[in-house]
Amino acid sequence: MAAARNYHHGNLKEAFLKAARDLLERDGLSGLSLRKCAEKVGVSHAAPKNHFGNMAGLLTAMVTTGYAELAMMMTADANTNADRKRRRDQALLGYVNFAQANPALYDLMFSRDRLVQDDPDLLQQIRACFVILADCSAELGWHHGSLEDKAGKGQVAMWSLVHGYAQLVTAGRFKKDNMKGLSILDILPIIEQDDQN
Amino acid sequence: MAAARNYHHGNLKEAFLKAARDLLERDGLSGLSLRKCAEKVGVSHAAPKNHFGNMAGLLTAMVTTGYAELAMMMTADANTNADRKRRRDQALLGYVNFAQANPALYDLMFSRDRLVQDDPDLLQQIRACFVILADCSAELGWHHGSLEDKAGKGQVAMWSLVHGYAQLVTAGRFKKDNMKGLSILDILPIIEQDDQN
DNA sequence: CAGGAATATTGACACTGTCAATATGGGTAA
DNA sequence: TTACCCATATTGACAGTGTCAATATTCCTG
Repeated sequence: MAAARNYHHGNLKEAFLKAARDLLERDGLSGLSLRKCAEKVGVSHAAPKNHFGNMAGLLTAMVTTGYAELAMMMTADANTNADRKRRRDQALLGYVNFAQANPALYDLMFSRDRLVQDDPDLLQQIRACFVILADCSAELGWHHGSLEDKAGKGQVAMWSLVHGYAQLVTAGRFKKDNMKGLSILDILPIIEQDDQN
Repeated sequence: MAAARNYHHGNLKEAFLKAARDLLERDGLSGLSLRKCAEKVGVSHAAPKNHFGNMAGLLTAMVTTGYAELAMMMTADANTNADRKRRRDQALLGYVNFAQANPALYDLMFSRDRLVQDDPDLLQQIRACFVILADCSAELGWHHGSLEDKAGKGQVAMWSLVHGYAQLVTAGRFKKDNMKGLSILDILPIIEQDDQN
């Protein structure tokens, strides 16, 4: 029973997720196929059907784990005794680091194509990430508006800035000399107005 | 010669681009295929090869026209006698309007997959768009740093914010009550510090 | 009017996701 | 232990895909 590993692989689902992720980052989304994953894992071409249903199911599962990892990257040192501002900076750095370490997966995580958009697990992980980001924006100050209005603007600004920065960096859009060395923490003070209100 | 339109369609290249764009927005990138385009236009399945080479060529051509349209959306009222600040606001509104009107194409425009990234025409159109955006950021002020440093930060912040906002809006990520009514112009003042320097 | 160049078609090939039918083996109840 | 159910994996088939070589048609220029 130890050598005969033909049937009942054991943890085939996780093996598929790992193989798919390797192929995704190596060959891009267009170079990823169920059959290549199956061959890489060493099973037949229809094996993924039992675990993911179809290609959209596999991609959705990958993206869901991606959001979970993104949340972990943002909260890696949440338990340290650093002050709130420093923890917020570390969260944003973790966000960008995740995107740079997994550029193809990060792109897929914000695609409206090929994913099961209403998957409950996916929606939960997305919400968890955005709650963390909302906390990051909680200390920003602005000139006008009610508290709720300010919170909304802050969250929209924070998510837009960090997502846009992460995607443009991984896409290689910041290549000019006066840009390519700027980290998200260099940009963040621009939307932070600590001398107001 | 008027009725016999079998060979030498005349403007098959543009007909392909239009058909491909319709299919892209209707069925998503995964629902777009060369053969569907050919059928829609009414030619054989290998006809695209003469005009685009392969699928990447077609997608690159589509994206290139997308950047050209994006630039037009941003400079639609560049010749009006409105002041600079108002023209800048209109440019940013045009940017977001383009993304919302062409969400699938907009996503593709920022993909590192399936495109000919070093296509000269594509690079030129991208540069033209980012020059316009750099102009938009030219009036922003910041606390510290040299002029060049400030310009770099401003451009990175401006591109990140508007791109992130556009993509998150089209992806439907801003759905909470205190967010979904916020336009890019509501968010922009956050990175604009007109009381400094 | 001849012939080359541009453009379009046809047929083929390997590869893809998906599905139905079948095979295997683990776990459980008798 | 034994019999059986069910989760899991395989096989084979099918339509659809991009791509290419070979061929056909038409335009245009000399």
